[in-house]
Amino acid sequence: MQEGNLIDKNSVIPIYYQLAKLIREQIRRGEFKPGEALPTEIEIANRYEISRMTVRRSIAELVSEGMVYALQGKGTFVASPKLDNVVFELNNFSHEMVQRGLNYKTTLLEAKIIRADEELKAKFLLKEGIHRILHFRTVLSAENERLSLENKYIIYTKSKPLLESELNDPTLPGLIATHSDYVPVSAKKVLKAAVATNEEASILGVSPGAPLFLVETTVFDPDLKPVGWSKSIFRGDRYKITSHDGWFQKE
Amino acid sequence: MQEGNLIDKNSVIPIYYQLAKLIREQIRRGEFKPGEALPTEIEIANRYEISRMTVRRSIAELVSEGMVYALQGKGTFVASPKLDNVVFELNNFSHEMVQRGLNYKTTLLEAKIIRADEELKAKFLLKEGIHRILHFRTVLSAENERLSLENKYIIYTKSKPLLESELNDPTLPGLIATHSDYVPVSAKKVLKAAVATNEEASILGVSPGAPLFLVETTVFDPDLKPVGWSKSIFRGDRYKITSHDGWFQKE
DNA sequence: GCCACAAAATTGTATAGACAAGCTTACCTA
DNA sequence: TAGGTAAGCTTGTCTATACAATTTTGTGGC
Repeated sequence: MQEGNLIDKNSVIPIYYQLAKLIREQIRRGEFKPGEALPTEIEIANRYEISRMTVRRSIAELVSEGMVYALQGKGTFVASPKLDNVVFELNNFSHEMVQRGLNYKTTLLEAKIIRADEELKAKFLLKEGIHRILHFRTVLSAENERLSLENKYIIYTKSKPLLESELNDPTLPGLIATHSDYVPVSAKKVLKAAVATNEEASILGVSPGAPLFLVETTVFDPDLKPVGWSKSIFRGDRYKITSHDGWFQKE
Repeated sequence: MQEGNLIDKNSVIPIYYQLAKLIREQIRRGEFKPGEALPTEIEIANRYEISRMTVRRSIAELVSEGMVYALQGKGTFVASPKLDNVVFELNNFSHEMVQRGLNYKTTLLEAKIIRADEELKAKFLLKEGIHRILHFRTVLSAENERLSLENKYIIYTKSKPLLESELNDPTLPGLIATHSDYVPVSAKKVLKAAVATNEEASILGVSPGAPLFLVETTVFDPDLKPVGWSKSIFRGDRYKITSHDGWFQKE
């Protein structure tokens, strides 16, 4: 009945944290839509019987996440999750998607067992002979826009059926843990600049020759044996990499 | 010698902002060194005769900037400058060239003073009016092969002649220190994928549409005012970025 | 000396209140 | 009617206080 129940004032979890999470979920569920104003700080404080300063702390979290913005004298508003002009951090894709309240999904294009060719044998340091490789091909998209194309390869040593979750969102370490006898513990990534081939362009919905990031990931087991490999491309107009050097004076 | 004078409680500038700036400068000057503890919140509050909550707000700013970190029950400590990461490697490629015993050189294409256009005014947060910008355009090459093209822009406030060393190998912080009244202390880099324009292709000796890395660097003074900016391109067939990481060790 | 426990120190969370700053609305006056 | 002003919302800043959570320090007993 009372929404106040959603905040547990006696929990070890701080109230401001609970409230931030609550509002985040409400925005994600569409209870507050982009451009709309949140209830005023005083309203929220009264509703949950907490102090205005605590409400402000929660909202400050959401502001720093870019989920809402506050205008003095007017109110606090839900930020627009439009994809236009948004460029994602390459490493925190899903994290950022959640923060921005965007819908994203992975689409499975292909999942099949193939025989290792010479290139794959070289990648996995396999001896001559027949080796089975599990190949996944997925597309990552957000708000109905395709953003990246991923090809994952792992050494297939366990004949287990594919899991439902793997069809939705396969991860390289997850696939290795499930379908091979190896244990993934570390990874090496190589990032290159590339341009879209005709096939890649048509899959991602960009022009042939458009800029791309190409990321090759190799996953190793504890003995540094390569047990998984992926080659993914990311739309250059949707991804960027940022870094911040120290504030200090070098000497 | 009252340090309290450094905070103007009647200024329109918020106290927490003044204090954050003050501590930032003290850290930069080395009055508080990495690993050392700041004075306790209560000490700072007493020293400047402000409330502890206001001190906490200032420190929260510095924490979010990654400059300090707080440990409950222990204190607040100056963080060590983080030497991230991939872009750093890319930028120090010339250094790597030396290590590999390769001949490399920078060639100055242009060095001139221009009037800030709208884009540069926006980058440097300049008000309307006339602002002089010093523009350097250089090419980095190794073994007679051109590898990257750099455009550097700084706010030109000192009319000093160019130094010999600057013509050979200008660096953004160096140019700022010599030709402006600002002190460069930190930098933010953004890396994108791009393709070569006709002009860029002819300068670098690649085909138009060839893959490139594009690196935009913004250099800040202690107040986080942008005082230098560069836009550089690197041949995609000559550069790559590698990293090791453990994304599956996270819980 | 060493351990156990208490006390102190320090950051973390939460509250209530006061006033400032910016925006909107309504009302009053010319 | 038009314009200006005042009132009143809403967010922004700041204070003073209280207590919790965590670490360090000190003390007493053995």
